[in-house]
Amino acid sequence: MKIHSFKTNESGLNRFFGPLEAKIMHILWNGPEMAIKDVQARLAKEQAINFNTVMTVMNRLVDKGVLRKRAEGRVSLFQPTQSLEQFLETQSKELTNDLLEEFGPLVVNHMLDALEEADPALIEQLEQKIQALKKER
Amino acid sequence: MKIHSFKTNESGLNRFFGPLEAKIMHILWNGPEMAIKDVQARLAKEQAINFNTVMTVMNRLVDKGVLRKRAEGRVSLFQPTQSLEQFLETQSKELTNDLLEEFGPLVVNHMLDALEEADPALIEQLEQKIQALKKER
DNA sequence: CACCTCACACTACCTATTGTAATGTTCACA
DNA sequence: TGTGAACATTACAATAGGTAGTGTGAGGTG
Repeated sequence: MKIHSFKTNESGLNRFFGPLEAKIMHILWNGPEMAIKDVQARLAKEQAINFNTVMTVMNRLVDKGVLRKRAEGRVSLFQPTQSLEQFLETQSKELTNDLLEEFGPLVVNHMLDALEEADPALIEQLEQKIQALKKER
Repeated sequence: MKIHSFKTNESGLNRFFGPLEAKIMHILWNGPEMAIKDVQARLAKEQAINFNTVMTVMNRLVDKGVLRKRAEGRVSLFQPTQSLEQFLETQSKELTNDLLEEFGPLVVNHMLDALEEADPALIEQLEQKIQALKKER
């Protein structure tokens, strides 16, 4: 199993995960290796939640390859397989490739349109990269 | 209802639609306004398919806003609300905005990395746009 | 006028994904 | 040796999408 959909009507981690999954990933990315009950405790601060619910979802995240499970005596400790940075890097790269593959030149224009209104610094950065690219040839 | 997910493990229209939905949209985008039985006839060339199945899915596409339904006497005629070009334009724009919103500078680099290996013409195009942008300022 | 057919509506079931949680099992330790 | 904590197993609800049976209504034809 893997992540195979990017939700356009959500934001942040919810674009890649269900709401509970996203909360769990958020916790694991902002803390050390944890046992289920630790995660449950964090979640319970906002809203009471059943231990088994957390366990089921965490095991599904293991199946998806985004969490790693390690037995430490009786308890299982969980940890993301990638850092948040790596994860976003991977996802944005995949999405970007998919987009270019699917839409080619179209996205380049959108990209610039968006940049135009957004961030002058990004445009500068873009130009630098282009110059660098041209020199290589 | 609307389209709210982009599938990374599919390609073409299947990135936005289910497999049957995608086939139906493909048919409607490559032909004139059609009745259900017309669409069914096209689909049946490859694989027998129930009339009601086609009807249900087409009505769901109307609910999603991608098809328009028009009564012509007893029969309903269906037609995409947008041309394929418009649809792809809309979708790629939304995705591009989402991506920039979510990942900012990260995607700019991916974009260039991808372009580097892919298409020199796109880079040229990009540079033109940047030059145009700079002059405006 | 009666009836039959066809297009459509309504409803339901199946699979997959995600959230939820009860029940069952195992094993360390008190 | 019995209890509890942690895990496994199982299952149910909701939503999306594919599939299809049954119901309804309106028109044409005998």
